[in-house]
Amino acid sequence: MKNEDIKMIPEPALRRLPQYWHLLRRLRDEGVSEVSSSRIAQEMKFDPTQVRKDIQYTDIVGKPKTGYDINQLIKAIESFLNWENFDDAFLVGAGVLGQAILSYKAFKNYGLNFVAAFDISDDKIGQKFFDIEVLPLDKLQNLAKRMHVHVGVITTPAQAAQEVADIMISSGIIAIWNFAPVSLKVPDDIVVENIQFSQSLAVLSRKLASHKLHI
Amino acid sequence: MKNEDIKMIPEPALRRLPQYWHLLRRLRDEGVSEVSSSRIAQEMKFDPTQVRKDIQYTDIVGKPKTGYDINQLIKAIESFLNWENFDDAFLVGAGVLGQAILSYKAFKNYGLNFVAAFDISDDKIGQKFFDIEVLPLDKLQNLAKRMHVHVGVITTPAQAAQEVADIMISSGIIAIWNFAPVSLKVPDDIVVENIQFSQSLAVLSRKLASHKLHI
DNA sequence: ATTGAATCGAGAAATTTTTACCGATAAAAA
DNA sequence: TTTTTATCGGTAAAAATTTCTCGATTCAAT
Repeated sequence: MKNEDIKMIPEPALRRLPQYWHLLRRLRDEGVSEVSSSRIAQEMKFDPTQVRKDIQYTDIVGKPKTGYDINQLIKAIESFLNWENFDDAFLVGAGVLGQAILSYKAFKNYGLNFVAAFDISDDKIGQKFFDIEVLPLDKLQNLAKRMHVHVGVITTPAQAAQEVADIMISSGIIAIWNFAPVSLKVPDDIVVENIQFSQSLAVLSRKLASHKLHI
Repeated sequence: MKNEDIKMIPEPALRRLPQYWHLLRRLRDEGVSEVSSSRIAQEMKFDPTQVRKDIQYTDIVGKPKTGYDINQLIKAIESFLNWENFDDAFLVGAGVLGQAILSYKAFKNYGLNFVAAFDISDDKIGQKFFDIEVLPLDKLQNLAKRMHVHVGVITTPAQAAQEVADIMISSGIIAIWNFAPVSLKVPDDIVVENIQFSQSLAVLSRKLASHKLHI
């Protein structure tokens, strides 16, 4: 049961699309109305052909000599990433990181709509962070089912993450965005995306170590 | 002036190493003392050969039948990632995200040591978050030079990021970890690593959209 | 001591991703 | 109107990354 219906895209290309999107929004704010792959490539230090290829996944067509209509392109990326359709989401782990996520208004742009947060600590329960109320974790299951929430974000410490994932899955959540540094064990039909600071930091560390040798 | 001295590693492999590291630490805590590539692969749903290849970059050797000594392997990864040598770092942007970063004790494991935070807002300046004092941004330049800080973390809003980067660079900072959704313009000899939530979220969105078609 | 099972590590093959090339085309300039 | 310039998009080549194959090695069981 592979994905035959949805256009496949290499993950590296997929990760570049949001970067284009941010750039395009900025350019649009600056009054730009058409943009070429070369322009984008130059701004981001990418290869122009690569930019064109990435853009082609969104099914938009450009014009020779001028490039792409910037509004069209922004919309095409949003549509490709499914950022037009909102997903309600629960967040578990209302610590500082969880609060940072809840505070980040831009998720609205990305089609993610937080409807509640959960925690096990009495310090947190009952508080409101950025208009989102923190509820006791044991309320998650009922609420997820009642509200048909299918997306969960885990911002707990590592030790708690697997248990939280299990609860989420048993509550009907099918997509998990995991900030905890663990590789969650989930059934095949559950979607997980990990975002771990240590991965990115490893890249920085190595670049820096390599750089230091060449001063 | 390419990197001939330092062993090159594909970035995807580099990003997997911290994941192994987290798993290994957990296994060690559970009493495991030797671990095979197949075991690691199984836990993380990777390919065993891939795990072996990744591990080979750290120059550690395993034994047939049993695999790798877990302590040796953990140390080898830390050493490869240069997580043994501490880098002092400044953080700019003491908002909720910045605070979340400052609160994250695990960075000590990753060789990152925050020594000060900076902001332009009077609300923030003078406060202390998790033992790190928030100073006015215009103090950054002098302090960076005086303290020989070479790593900067940007957790400001997007609009401020480029300006902050410029200040950092003029202050002698050579490595920037950028959480703002902009592609910074920096000289060739400055190291930048971007970590953007929207990239990871794009992957989740697409997986989810694709998943929904196959229920 | 011999056999069997599991794994490493080296090299080769397959796959994926990036980059190069080039004809066609739209806009601007002559 | 004709020429020049810049860019798209399709195809092909190159490079990077993952996966496969297999002999050699270690440990455990017989």
